[in-house]
Amino acid sequence: MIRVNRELLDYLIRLKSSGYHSSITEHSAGAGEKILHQKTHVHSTYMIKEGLAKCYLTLDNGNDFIQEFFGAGEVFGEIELITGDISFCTIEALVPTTYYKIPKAIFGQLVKTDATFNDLIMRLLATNIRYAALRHSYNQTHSLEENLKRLLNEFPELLQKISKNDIANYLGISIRSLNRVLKGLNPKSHG
Amino acid sequence: MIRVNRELLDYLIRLKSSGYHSSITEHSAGAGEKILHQKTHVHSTYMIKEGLAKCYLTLDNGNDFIQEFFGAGEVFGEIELITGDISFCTIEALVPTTYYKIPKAIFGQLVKTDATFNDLIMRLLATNIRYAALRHSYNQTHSLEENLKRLLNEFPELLQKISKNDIANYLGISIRSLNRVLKGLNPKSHG
DNA sequence: TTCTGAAAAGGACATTTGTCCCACCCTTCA
DNA sequence: TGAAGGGTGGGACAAATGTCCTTTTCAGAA
Repeated sequence: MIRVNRELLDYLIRLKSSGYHSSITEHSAGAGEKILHQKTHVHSTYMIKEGLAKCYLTLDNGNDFIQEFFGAGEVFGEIELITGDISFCTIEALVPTTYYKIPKAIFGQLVKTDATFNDLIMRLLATNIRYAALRHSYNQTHSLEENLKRLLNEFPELLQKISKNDIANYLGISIRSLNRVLKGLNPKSHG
Repeated sequence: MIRVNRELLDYLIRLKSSGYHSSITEHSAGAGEKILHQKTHVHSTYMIKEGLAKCYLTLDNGNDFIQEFFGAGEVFGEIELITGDISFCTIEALVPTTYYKIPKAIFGQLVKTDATFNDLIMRLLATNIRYAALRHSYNQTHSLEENLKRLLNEFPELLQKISKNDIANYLGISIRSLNRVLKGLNPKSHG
């Protein structure tokens, strides 16, 4: 759900302060601002320093499907630099967010010459595959009510931090269904 | 759906014939035989040489969800070797299948010392993330009929090669729904 | 204050999907 | 031969989910 990766963030900060001061740059985005656009060429890998962003795909039928919410240390753009394809998702800040930007050349150089960085990226990719597989499997084989319970259990602050619309798009359901199930979970709450 | 990776298969075959003859071993599995069991420790990475296998997760509620069907060149077990976790899915041959087995130590050594191998594995992981993200997004945001049409369009030989049960578990639906939609797509076929 | 738009909440109805059940056709095996 | 089991196909009904629409709330702009 809201994922973080302190280890990688710490490593990047160390890199930046030791030889990559000018090549790894820091930026910021306001709430609602898109950091990376779907179906565009990608020239850098990014890492969230502070804040919250959603990573989502817009499908051919106009629906959005949210892959993940990114917190501190989460990386995006790395897939595209590795495969050479255009971006397959959009990254949009949900709150004022700061992030690091690693140009393609620097990223490629680090992957090739820095064994620790190479290993961290490889673990990142492997971890993401496992996480996504488990999430999607669970979502496909359980009822909406079970999925929502699991989510609220894992992130009790969910409803405070993320809009109903985004939660619905994360679960791949309509807002109406989400409201229905939420009411079912907590039928007596009047406010 | 049924994925293949000729490039990686060719590279592995070249490795085996040039110094890794005894460390990269060849094995076979009969139809229905499990090559890798979910929730067990993994000591090797595997690659399909010839045949067809399903990669699926068994959830806490007993449902199976099929992640992918693996054809020649597809790799599994690499995620577990990289993250150190136990396996999160089961690999089961659907037809008589042959595969290569790369022990953990050899895999780790190749990743560290063989830049080409490292790059191939990194591309493999990145490609798989992208592929899975697109697939799951499409499935979540489209109707069953659209999902099935897309699948049949991409793999016309689907119904001949894979059982209804497996197709249903791949789409995350019941067999009943699958039959209903299949009939809707082709109402006049009597056989 | 008043207006406006976005987010939230939910009623009513249609559609989709699941569950349960039964039947048919195979192949295998006793 | 006949019983058993797996895969397949589909009827009937229940449950889940989507669509459409209306209302409410609330924050910000005028």
